Formats: sequence, C-alpha cells, structure tokens
Amino acid sequence: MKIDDINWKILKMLQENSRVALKDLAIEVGLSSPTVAERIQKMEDAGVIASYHAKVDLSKLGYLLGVYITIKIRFGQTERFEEFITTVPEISECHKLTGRDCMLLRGSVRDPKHLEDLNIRLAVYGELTTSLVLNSIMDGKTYDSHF
Amino acid sequence: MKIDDINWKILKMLQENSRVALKDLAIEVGLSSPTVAERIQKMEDAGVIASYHAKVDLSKLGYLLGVYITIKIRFGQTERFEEFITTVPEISECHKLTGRDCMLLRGSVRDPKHLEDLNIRLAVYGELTTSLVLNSIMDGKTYDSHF
DNA sequence: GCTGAAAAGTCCTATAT
DNA sequence: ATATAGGACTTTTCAGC
Repeated sequence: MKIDDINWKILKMLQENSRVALKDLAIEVGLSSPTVAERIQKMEDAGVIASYHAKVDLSKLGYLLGVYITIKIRFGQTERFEEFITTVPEISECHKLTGRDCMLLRGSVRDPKHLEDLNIRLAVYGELTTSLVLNSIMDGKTYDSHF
Repeated sequence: MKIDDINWKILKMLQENSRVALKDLAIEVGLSSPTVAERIQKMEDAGVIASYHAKVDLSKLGYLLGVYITIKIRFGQTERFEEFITTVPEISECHKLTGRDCMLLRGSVRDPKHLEDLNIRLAVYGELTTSLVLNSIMDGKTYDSHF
C-alpha cells in the first residue's frame, strides 16, 4: 500500500483526533470530501488504519499507579497463563518477548495494596519483577512519515 | 466523576470504535442523541475520555519487528535523553520506571539491520537491553467497568 | 437530567470531467 | 483518479417537562 504525502497528512490528523469530520480533513489536505473518504476507506481495507479508539484516562478513575511487570512463566504454564491474563482487568497489555521466557505486562492499580493483590494473583504463574511508572515521557506517538 | 452503567456502555463503544455515530450510541443505550452527546461532553471535560485515536498498523507499512528496550541512563544524561528520545521516529513509548535508573522504550523497526542502527543511536545515552516482541497477547484493552 | 422537534451541518451517491 | 451538487442522514440547539 502506497502512502503519499496526502495520506500521511490524513493519517496524522486521524491519529491526533479520530473523530475529526471528513469535511475538515478535506479542507486541510485540499481535496473534496468524497476523495478523502475513498482514501481513508482504502487505508482501512489495507489494514494500515487498524482501528479507532477512545483513550480512557485511568488515573481520572482512581487507578493512579501504572505498572510494568515481567514474568518468567513456570515450565508448562504458558498456555494457561495466556488464557488467564486476558481475564485480569488490571492488565491492559501482554507481550511475549525474546529472552528468559519473559512476558511483559502493563497494568494499572489504585494503590500499593491493590498492586500487592495483583502480584499475588499473577505469582501463581511464575516469577515477577514489578516496576512502577514514574513518568511517561511518551505514550502513543503520532506517525507522520516513513522512517 | 461518576461513571454509571450507561456511561460505561458509552465508554466501551467509544473504545471499540471511536468513530461510532452518536445516533447508534443513543439507540444502544436507550437514550436520545442529545443526552448521549451531553454525557460524552462531560466525560471529555472531566478528562476521563482523554483523546480519540486512529491506530496505525506499522507492520502493514513494513515495520515488522516490535521491540522493547530498557536503557540504564548514564549519570547526568537523563535530561538530554528525554529531549532526544521524542525525536526518534522508531520509538513510540518511553516510560521512566522505578529500579536501576531504567527507561522502558517501545519501538518498531523494519529488520535486524534497522534495529542495530537504532541501538547504536540509543547506546550513546546508556546501557541497552533489547527484546523482540514475539507475540502481543493483548494490546490496548477495552475497559467496561470498575475493577 | 431527559425529550422531541427544528435548524444547522455533514456525508453519501450519482453524475461529470 | 477527482470534483460538484442534491438528497439523505446526523448532530446540535433549544424550549419544555
């Protein structure tokens, strides 16, 4: 799929505000609305635009601590763990990484007590290393060209 | 801010598809469009809804390798690093974590050669540990209630 | 805080270049 | 592959409950 300058401009705007009106996109890129709609459709069909999401700020709902947890899964527990982890509400991401049988988890909890509770539930499946997020310098960047 | 069952339903739908029409939200939750619009506005104002994003699938653009990199920043380089890292196109997230002066980076590259190139650019600022993403079991979950 | 109707605005489809 | 224009639909505004 070819992404020209105009498509990058459209992608940039949709990444920054996915609820932007077609009309405003059209004005910005200097094309008509139907043309922009068609370009978006093609990028959706090609999977370049994967989805449109509202981002919920969990800290505003009382989940003040962000955490990353690595877990070295106990031998033979991988399948059971992968099924289990999708049911844990505190965990928003789970990536299987190279190196030392590691899973990387991202989660949010209310307070240290809540974190301890989460750790206990996870520790069944392997050895944990827990780190608090002190500050997110960047989270969810807008891509606006090839690199 | 109070999130009742109806607001959770709205939040769920907007997380799953942020371009959903107000009309469809209204039908789904059994309220009129103006009421739904008002509820959304209040959640935006309270910051519970932080933003609306289109998610770009970088693998469809040729960036096939996902990576997580931890970097133990060299003494005194933190400020310079934080400024620098926002200018690196391959890196989409940067979190400062507790423990061993660690920054956690998430990135995407075309191939191993591209990864080596990225590592060389980052290694100026500290010691790296690089892991490839083998599989993302979960990435960007939909929250639909308190936990 | 919610509704319903009317006004304003946006989007879609067809037609044309 | 893009533009224009009309009709259809959606969103917003506002009076009333």
